[in-house]
Parts: sequence; structure tokens; C-alpha cells
Amino acid sequence: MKTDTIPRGEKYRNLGIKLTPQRIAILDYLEGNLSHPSAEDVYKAVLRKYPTMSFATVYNTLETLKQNGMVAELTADPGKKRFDPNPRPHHHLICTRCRRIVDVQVEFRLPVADRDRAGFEITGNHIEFFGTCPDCKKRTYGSSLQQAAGYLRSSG
Amino acid sequence: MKTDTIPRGEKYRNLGIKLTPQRIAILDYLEGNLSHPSAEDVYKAVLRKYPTMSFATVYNTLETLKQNGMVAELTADPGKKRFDPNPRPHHHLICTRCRRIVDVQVEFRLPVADRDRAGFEITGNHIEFFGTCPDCKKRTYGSSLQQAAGYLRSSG
DNA sequence: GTGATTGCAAACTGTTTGCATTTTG
DNA sequence: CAAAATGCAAACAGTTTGCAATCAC
Repeated sequence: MKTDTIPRGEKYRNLGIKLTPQRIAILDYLEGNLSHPSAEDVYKAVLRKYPTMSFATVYNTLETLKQNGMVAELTADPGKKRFDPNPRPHHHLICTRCRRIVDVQVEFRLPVADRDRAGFEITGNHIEFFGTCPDCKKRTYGSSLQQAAGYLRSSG
Repeated sequence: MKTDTIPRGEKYRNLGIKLTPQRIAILDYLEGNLSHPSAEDVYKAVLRKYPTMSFATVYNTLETLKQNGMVAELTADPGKKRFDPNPRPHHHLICTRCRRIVDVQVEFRLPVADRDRAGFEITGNHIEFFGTCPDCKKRTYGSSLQQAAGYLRSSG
């Protein structure tokens, strides 16, 4: 019964999820992708090859991939979800002007003493470095007095 | 002209914003508040004293307070804004089950070498520690295999 | 063949906007 | 008294849901 595997999507065979052409297109788009696309980014990119693709399928698939640890969901962009296909543990540089997100592949030691844990069981961490990306530095529009954790009306 | 200041709200006189009863009610609610309320939380709390309060005013006021550095906006909760009235720089413990957020008043040294900065000008940082809060640990519903940066269907 | 996935449209949640009215400084 | 804030309702953006048709295994 394990014969004649269809070539389409064979490289995703052992992911433990049912492979549809739509899912393969999404996986192809995400593979090695170091951007941090929103659901709409994924939708637009995949739509080119799959004109019948629907938003629901994008959301369904991203949710499935998340359940299987193949993408992480980021909250760095207020008002919309962003997805991270980089499976290596890492942190993020976030441009407070255009909300561009870039990976920071640096490890930090972040010990939290029991008395500072408030009884939490800590399972992971993630650092957001806020600042201005090279492109936005050039443009120099508006002022740069964004709060570290503040909100920026996303310009896109 | 600088005489007979109205007692109402005198303690907020020098904030540089126009004081209305609604704003004072919101400021009273936020002062010393170590929770991380959503706009709805603020609305509900203030509505008790101000039955005419509208959502628009809550959003407007929180935006104004943010502009003046009196609250920060958090993106830790997907799908909704959370606000942080604690003016001291700090980090956060985030319960991946109930999305409770607790302050971590610990300082970390987080140097990022030029070659890891991707040309960004870094102006601040914020650490999210993910885990399970004491209450959710007790409940022990569902599995705890949440991704560090993953999304949790908020149970509230 | 059967249970899972798709695609559409409608429903929903949280946020923002327009504007007449009221209020602060 | 001018400029700004309020409150309402309608508009909006992003996400989720229900369900019939289709598809992977």
C-alpha cells in the first residue's frame, strides 16, 4: 500500500497533515521565508498560483501548521496576526514605523528568580527589540517618539 | 486667571491634557493599576461611575494618554489591544492559557551587535515570558503544548 | 468510501470615523 | 469663545463560522 507516491508534494509527505494542492502552495510560499507575513500576505502570494484560493483556507491551513509547530503566530502587529515560518528559536527587531519584522538570531540568558515569577511556570520567552528600520530612517517622515511598546498606526 | 482651580481632578492638573470628567474617571481607574486592561475592561470599569461613557471616548482617551507616555499599548493579546498603565520600564509574564499578563520588574542586559541589527536603530526592548499562571496550573484543562509565540484561543 | 478540506458568504469582534452637541481652559 | 472632547451610530478591518461540494488517503 505504500507504493506509487504522487510526486506533487512528496517533500512534505511526513508532516502528519493531509496534503492538498492549496496546502502545498502555502508550504512552498513559507519554506525558507524569513519575512513575517500576515494572512493577507499569504493569501495574495498564493492566489497567483491558485486563483481559487480562499481566505478561509489560508486561515485554516495556518492554524493547522501552527498546531503542528511549523509556524508560530506573532502578536507584534496590532490588529492583525503575523506568522513566522522560521522554526529556529529567535527574537525580533520591530520597526515602530512600518512594522517590518526582522529576525535576531542571538541567544540571551534570561533568568527569572522565583520571587519575580509570580507563581508562573515559564516555558519560553521572546524579545521584541523596537526601533527604526533602515528604509524608514531614510524617509524620516513624522517624529520618532514612539513608545517602546506603543502602537503605530500601520502605514500598510 | 490661574486662581480657583476646581478640586475635581486637581491631581492631574499638570499632565498637559484637557481634563474632562470622563478622562479623570479613566485616570482614576488606571492609577496604580497593575493589570493590563483591554479597552473593554476600561469601559466596563468606568461605566459604573459614568453611565454615559462611550467606547469612542475610551479609545480616544487611551490614545491621548499613549501619546503623552502615560500608558503603553501592548500587543500581547491577539485580536485586541491591551494597555499598560505602569510607567516603569519592565517586562511581562504572559499566561498562554488565559492571557493574563503580570509585570516582571527585572532588568536585563540585551546587547545586539551591529552585525545582528540589520541596520536598525534600536530604541527599546520588551521581553515576553510565556508560561502558565498559577490559576491555570490548578485547572489543568487541555494540554500545555502552546508554542512560545503561539496563539491561544482566549477563553474570555 | 469516509472523514477531512475547500470555498463562499454571512456573521462576529474589536476598532475607527463622521458629525452634531457639549465642555474645557 | 475657540478649540477640543463627547457620544452615538454607522463604517471598517481582520478573523471566524456554517455548510454544501469536493478531495485525499
